[in-house]
Amino acid sequence: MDALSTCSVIAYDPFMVIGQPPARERADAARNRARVLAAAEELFATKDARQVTMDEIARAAGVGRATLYRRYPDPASVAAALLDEHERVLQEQLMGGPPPLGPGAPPAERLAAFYTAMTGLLERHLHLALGAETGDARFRTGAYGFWRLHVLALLTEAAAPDPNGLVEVLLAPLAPELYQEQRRRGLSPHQITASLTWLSRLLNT
Amino acid sequence: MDALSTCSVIAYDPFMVIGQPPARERADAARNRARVLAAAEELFATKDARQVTMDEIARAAGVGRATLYRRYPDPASVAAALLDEHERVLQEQLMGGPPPLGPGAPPAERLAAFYTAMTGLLERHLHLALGAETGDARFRTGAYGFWRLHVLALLTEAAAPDPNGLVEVLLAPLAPELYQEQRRRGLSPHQITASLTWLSRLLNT
DNA sequence: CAATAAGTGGACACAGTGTCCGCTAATCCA
DNA sequence: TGGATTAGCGGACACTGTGTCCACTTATTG
Repeated sequence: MDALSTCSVIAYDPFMVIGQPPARERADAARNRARVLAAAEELFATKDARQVTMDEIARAAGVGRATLYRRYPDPASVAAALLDEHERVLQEQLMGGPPPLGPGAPPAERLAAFYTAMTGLLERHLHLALGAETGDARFRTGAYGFWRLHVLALLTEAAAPDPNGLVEVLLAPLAPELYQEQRRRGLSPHQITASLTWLSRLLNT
Repeated sequence: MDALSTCSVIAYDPFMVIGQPPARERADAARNRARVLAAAEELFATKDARQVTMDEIARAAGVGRATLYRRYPDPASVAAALLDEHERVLQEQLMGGPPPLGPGAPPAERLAAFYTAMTGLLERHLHLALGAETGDARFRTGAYGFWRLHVLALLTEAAAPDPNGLVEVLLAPLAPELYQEQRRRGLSPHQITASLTWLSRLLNT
C-alpha cells in the first residue's frame, strides 16, 4: 500500500474538525454555504484572485460578514475549498488510477505524467490556485503535502540522492504564480508541460 | 560582449528615473534616506518581513509618512533598495568575474556556480528577499530580469531544447519562500546547494 | 541675507479586518 | 401541531493600514 494513503487532505470545513461528529448541517446553513461558494467562484474568476476580500465575497453572496467568517478565516480558504474538489480527483488517480499517473510505471514517467496533470489543473483553475496557494501559504495546504509525499516516493524509488533536498525543488515550478508568469510571457500549456517532461529526465540516471 | 550588459537593473530610487538629472539631493533628504534604510533593515530582520508596514517603517525611522512615500511606494520597494546593493555584486561577478561564476566555464558548471552564489545570498539576506521578492512581485524585479537573461544564455549555450520554456523552471527553486520552507524543514544550506548542483546536470546532455 | 522651492510631516478620508451580541428561524420533541 | 431550544445569522463597532493633500520648515543659491 502506498505511503500516500496515510495522508489526510486538509480542507477548510467546520465539519471535518476531528472529534466533531457533524450532527447535521442546518438547511439555511447549507444554502448559505452554497451561495458563498458560488459567489466566490464567480469573483475569483472575474478579478485578480489575490485582491478578493472577505467583505466582497460576503456582499456578493448576500450574506453577513460574520456568517462568512464562521466557515472561512480568509479568502484563501474559500478558494482552497473550491479547488479541493478538483484536486481530490487527481489525488485519487495518483494513488489508484492507471499508469503512468497511477502506480506501475517507472518513476520518471510517473513524474512527467504528474506534471502534465498538474499543469492541466493549473490551466483550468488558475484563478482559484492563485487565490488559494499563493506565496508561502502554498506550503501549508493539505494538497501540497500530498504532492510532496507523492514526489518524495518517486524520488526514493528512482534512487535519487537526497530526496528530501530535491522534493521542494521539483515542486517549485508548479507554483501558480510561476505558471501565470509563463503564460503571460506567451508560453503555451503544451510548451510548459514539454519543459517539465524534459525536467523529469532527471530521474532516469 | 554578453547579452547581460544591455540589461538595466531597476531599483526604486527617485534619482534613477530616466531623464531626471539628479540635480543633487538636499542634505536633509539624504539624512532621512539613510535613516529610513537603517530603520527598515532593522525591522525586516526583526519581524516577519511580509508584515512590515509603511507606517511602521516611518515611525521607526522618525520620519513622516509622506516623506517615506516620496521615495518608496510600498515596503517591498524599501527591501528591494536594500537588497539591490548585494545583488549588484553578484551581477558583476556573473558578467566579468572569474569562472565558473563568470564567463569561461561550461554552462552546467556556470549554472551550478550561480545556484551556489544565489543560495548564499538568500542565506545571508533572506529577510530582505522575503520582503522584496515575494509572490509574483519577484518577476517584476530588475534583478529577476537579470538572472533570467543569464540562465537563458546558459541554456542557449548548452543547446537545451526550448530555453524560453525552461528558464522560469530553473529559476523557480530560487524563490525566497521556497528557500525559507526548505530551511524550516531542517535542510542545511549545503544540502540545498547540493540539490541544485545536481539539478544543473540537466545542461550536460 | 533674502528669495525660492525642495522637502517634511500631521491630518484626513477611506477600505478592509475580525469580533461581539441581540435577533431569527430551523429543528426537535412532547 | 406548537412551544422550547439553540444553531446560525448579520448589522454594528473599534481598529489598523493606506495613500494623498497641503501648510509649514529649512537647505540652498545668488
